[in-house]
Amino acid sequence: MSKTNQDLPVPRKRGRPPKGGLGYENTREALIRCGMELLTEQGFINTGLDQILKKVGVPKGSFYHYFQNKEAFGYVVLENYSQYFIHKLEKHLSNNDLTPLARIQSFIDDAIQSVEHFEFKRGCLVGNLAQEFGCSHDFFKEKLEAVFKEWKLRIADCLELAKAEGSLAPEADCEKLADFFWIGWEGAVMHSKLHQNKQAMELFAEQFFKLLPKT
Amino acid sequence: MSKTNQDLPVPRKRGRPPKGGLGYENTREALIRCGMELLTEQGFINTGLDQILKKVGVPKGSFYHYFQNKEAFGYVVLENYSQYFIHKLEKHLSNNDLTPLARIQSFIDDAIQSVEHFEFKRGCLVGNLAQEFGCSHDFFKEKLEAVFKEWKLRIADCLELAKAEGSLAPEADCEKLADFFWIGWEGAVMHSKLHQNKQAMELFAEQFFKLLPKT
DNA sequence: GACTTATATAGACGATCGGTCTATAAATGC
DNA sequence: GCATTTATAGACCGATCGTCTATATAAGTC
Repeated sequence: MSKTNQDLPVPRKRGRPPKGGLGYENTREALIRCGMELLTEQGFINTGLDQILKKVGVPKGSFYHYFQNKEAFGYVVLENYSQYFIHKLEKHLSNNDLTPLARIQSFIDDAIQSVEHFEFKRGCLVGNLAQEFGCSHDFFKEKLEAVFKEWKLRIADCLELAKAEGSLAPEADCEKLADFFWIGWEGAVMHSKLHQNKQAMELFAEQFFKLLPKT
Repeated sequence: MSKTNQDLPVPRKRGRPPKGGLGYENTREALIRCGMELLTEQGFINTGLDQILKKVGVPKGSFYHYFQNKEAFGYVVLENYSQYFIHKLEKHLSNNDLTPLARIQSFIDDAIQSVEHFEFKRGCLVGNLAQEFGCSHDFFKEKLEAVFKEWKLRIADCLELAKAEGSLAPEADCEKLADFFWIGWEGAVMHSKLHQNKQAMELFAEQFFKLLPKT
């Protein structure tokens, strides 16, 4: 994700795009990227299609060429966000230059820096959607649960590594701790967004590491 | 808050209410109570006035007699929720039959039972509004921050008691721990609502107590 | 007890906005 | 050249918020 969207300069032509051109993916991905921005900032319901379309410079009719409806769009954005996030997570958690626990800290630092960079306007898309749809919406519910499961797995694995390596006590329940991590993390992101500072995220991270049973 | 709303039986009469009657508070409070229900379940934006009015059996014209607009209504609902919640909190945290730490556990048990009773459909109104308005809305932002501050204070005081009493180590930073508590708690409520079970809330509570530096 | 004022309900109405649908334009392919 | 594919263009419909006027009932006034 780049700093700001430089999507406007694209003067879309009306008909079928020329062969070599990547017209389709171009527009579609611009919509998804913009969706990630706005949904992360404002949530799903609160973000109108018009706002997205205006920002990307795409007329309404185009939108429904690329997506079935707003819901389907949201699902794709969520999927993309999830992919992006897992990629980020794995980048840190598989960094062999660091000890397993330091890798988690490295991810946290990155996340804090990112949130800071966006002036605490962006929260977590998964958290947003979870709160907006929560139970009520089975379609999203299952996907959201699956995403959290993926995230949890990654942290749990990393904690297992720490255990094997000896920096985490053998009696530690890595699954539980990983669950705990994401539960608290979501709360921390929400608080940071509300208070417009990184204090909550830092505080949670600090306490989380304090909680880990060391050898 | 009662289990279900028994608001419908009230057959509102049209004109000025009789002197002794509490017509005003009656309708107004029914609206607020219903607002607490629905905003806690669905969030602010997602809940239409019409839905509230239909459920309480009040026509639109009445609503704008009691409240300036939807936003002002939301603010009043938030204020009421906050009051209700602080009352609940204080009930537990000032229970002299229990040790300070047991009082916090007592509050947690109550909250879990409550969420369970509502079949995990209700989240935390403050969390909902924080995520919906977050930064973007100064009016709510300040109120939400104030509410969290109040909640934090109560827990911090209780932890101080525990420290004085000797069940909490003297080096414990009660403010930090109280902050941490609410950060994680919000995340736990969100997760419980998403997964439709109390696991997240229980897990967070368990780990929180494990984290406290004991003597 | 008639007239005015205060309190509240009743619901039609308009402006706005989100989401859907049909029409149009441009390039391709046979 | 004509059908097909791919994308844009924007009209349209319905829902929602908030306002407005009308109505009903009680209270106050003399």
